[in-house]
Amino acid sequence: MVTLHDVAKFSGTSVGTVSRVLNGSPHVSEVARLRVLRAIDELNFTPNRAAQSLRTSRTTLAGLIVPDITNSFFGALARALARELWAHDYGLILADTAESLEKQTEALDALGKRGVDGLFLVPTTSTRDIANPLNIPLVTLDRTLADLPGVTSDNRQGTSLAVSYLHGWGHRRIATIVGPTTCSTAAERLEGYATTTRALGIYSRSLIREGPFSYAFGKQAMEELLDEPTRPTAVIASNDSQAIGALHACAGRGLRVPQDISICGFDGSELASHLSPSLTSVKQPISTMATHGARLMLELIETGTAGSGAVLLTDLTIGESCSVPPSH
Amino acid sequence: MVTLHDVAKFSGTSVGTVSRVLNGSPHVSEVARLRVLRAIDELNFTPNRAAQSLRTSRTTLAGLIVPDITNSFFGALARALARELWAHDYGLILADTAESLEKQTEALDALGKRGVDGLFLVPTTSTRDIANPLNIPLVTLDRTLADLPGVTSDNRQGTSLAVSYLHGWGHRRIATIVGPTTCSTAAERLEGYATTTRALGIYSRSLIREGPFSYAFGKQAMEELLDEPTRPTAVIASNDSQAIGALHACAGRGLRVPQDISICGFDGSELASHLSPSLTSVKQPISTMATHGARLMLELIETGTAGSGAVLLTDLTIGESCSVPPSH
DNA sequence: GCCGCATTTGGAATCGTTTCCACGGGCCGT
DNA sequence: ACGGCCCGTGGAAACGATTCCAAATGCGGC
Repeated sequence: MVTLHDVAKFSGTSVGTVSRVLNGSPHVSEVARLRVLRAIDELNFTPNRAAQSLRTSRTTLAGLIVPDITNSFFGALARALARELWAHDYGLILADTAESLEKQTEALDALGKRGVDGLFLVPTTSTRDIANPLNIPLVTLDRTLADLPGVTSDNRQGTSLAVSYLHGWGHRRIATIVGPTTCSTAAERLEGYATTTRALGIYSRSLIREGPFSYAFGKQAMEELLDEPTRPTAVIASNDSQAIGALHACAGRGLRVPQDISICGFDGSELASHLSPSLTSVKQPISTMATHGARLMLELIETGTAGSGAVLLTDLTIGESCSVPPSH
Repeated sequence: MVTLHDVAKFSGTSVGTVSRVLNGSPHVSEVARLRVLRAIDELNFTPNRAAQSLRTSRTTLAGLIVPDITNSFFGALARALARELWAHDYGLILADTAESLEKQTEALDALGKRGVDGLFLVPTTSTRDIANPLNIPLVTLDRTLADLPGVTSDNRQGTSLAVSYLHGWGHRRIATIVGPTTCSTAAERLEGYATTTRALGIYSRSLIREGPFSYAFGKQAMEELLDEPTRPTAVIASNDSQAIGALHACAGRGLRVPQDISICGFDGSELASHLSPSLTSVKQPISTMATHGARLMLELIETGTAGSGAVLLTDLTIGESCSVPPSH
């Protein structure tokens, strides 16, 4: 392994000077800088991270804890985040909790002990009993947690958008299938739904179903809704899995989408656009989320001061699954 | 930060002894071991990874390079691998190449420079022009690459299984939509298809379409196949995205699946089982792949000797998308 | 009772970087 | 012309672990 010392010897300078060049210190003459750079190139020198870490107590490593990396939404988030961090010479260590709070705690602890410089967390639930292991910069993504800095979508605005869109088609009985409200995103989506339907005078408690973010629950909830005395003409789900479940529940009852009932998803996954009918869905700005998150984190690491986080506006991806309500 | 020194002082021993306890050296008296353990516990000591790395030149960090982490297949692989490695106290750094060979090379280089102890690679193409950066243990997953040790599914057996299954239903014109054959998995799947159809005497060159592992190509290829003078009665795709594309191409032509045509996927993603009709698909043993891969890697790191890799048998997940061919 | 061997222990060197301190030399102002 | 400054540089200490070497201890055999 070629070290700073070798570079110093080769370039006829000292380790101090080489290090200064490496770190872009201004206190180095142009001629020395060039000789050092040449030597670095010649010897194909790469600084030893372990030694740097030991000296500076920074690892240029961040951790990402997600509840389910097989979900393409989190996959896309991880990809964007990793790319952003690479660009700043940070590595990203992945941990998947499978929606288990216990595993989340373990991951937090393990990553903390490993000495990552910062931790991105998509919390399983929004209850604030997590221990910030070693006072490491912590940034939440997608789902918020207490007063931690984080980047999230404007979930209220998202469902509001969906409600307005459906209302615009003429729907009046708009139901919602919502995720577990222990999770901030689900709670906010429900809130946006409630606020907007109330404002439009079409709110009804009986049109709300709360449960897991899963295909199975989407299906079950949809079946319940279809059993209501006056069935809804449109449904807004809290993610695309639920929406697909709902879609299939309708298919199972012989209902056509969107002729008989309209369905709107949440996430805007690529998958959803490949269904038939393709899903109309509230689309979250995943890569912006990653970019902002990374920026926030780097700021937090470098300066120690918390930027305030961000709430990103969502968009509606128009598919074929929403249309006018059936005439009655 | 509490160090070895502090522990030594607290326990009335020396750094040497503490280190020996930490590393399970046998040359430590029972009484000393207990005092040290007690001190470690009391002071809540955690060894500093950077210092360990510097001294031992091992980072207990591995890298994973995948072509597309938003694909739930690779998501599942990453999750299983991460879990397995955590259990052995290794962290996993994620890199996503978005199927770009250039990004793959960059990632290989960056992870090498970062000093990971080993590298898991799902290569974008199987052409062997990648440079193993610093002679780091390299294990391929899913897709093979030259003579590198790796773990893969038995893709020939997989398609063979699918062909036999469809043949058993009575199908004789069985087509295949295959991934890019620069990729080993696609090449092998094609091979298994060709071998088995030939053995059954139903091979026909005109029933093969090769292209990207994408929804779009699946759809396009299916449309081409449907335009053939004598259309196939069954199709085997090379992954689930292609299969869904094929499904939609059929739907677009008013063909019912499986009454008019049978479709079989490859991967066995959860998504596929949620379609209607649910997809019959060749299922790969993802977590076994991760377990074997991790085992291989750890062996390679500890002993330097390459285990031979493994080829894992696949299974068929029966869905609703395959049935008897239409009577003619 | 003493010598020697085996077992445990303490302490120092080492890994490769960053950073601080001290020194030498050129330049400016008086 | 001389004193003070500032800039560039070399060298050494420090980060916190592992590991080697030598010393100390205890034990059995003669």
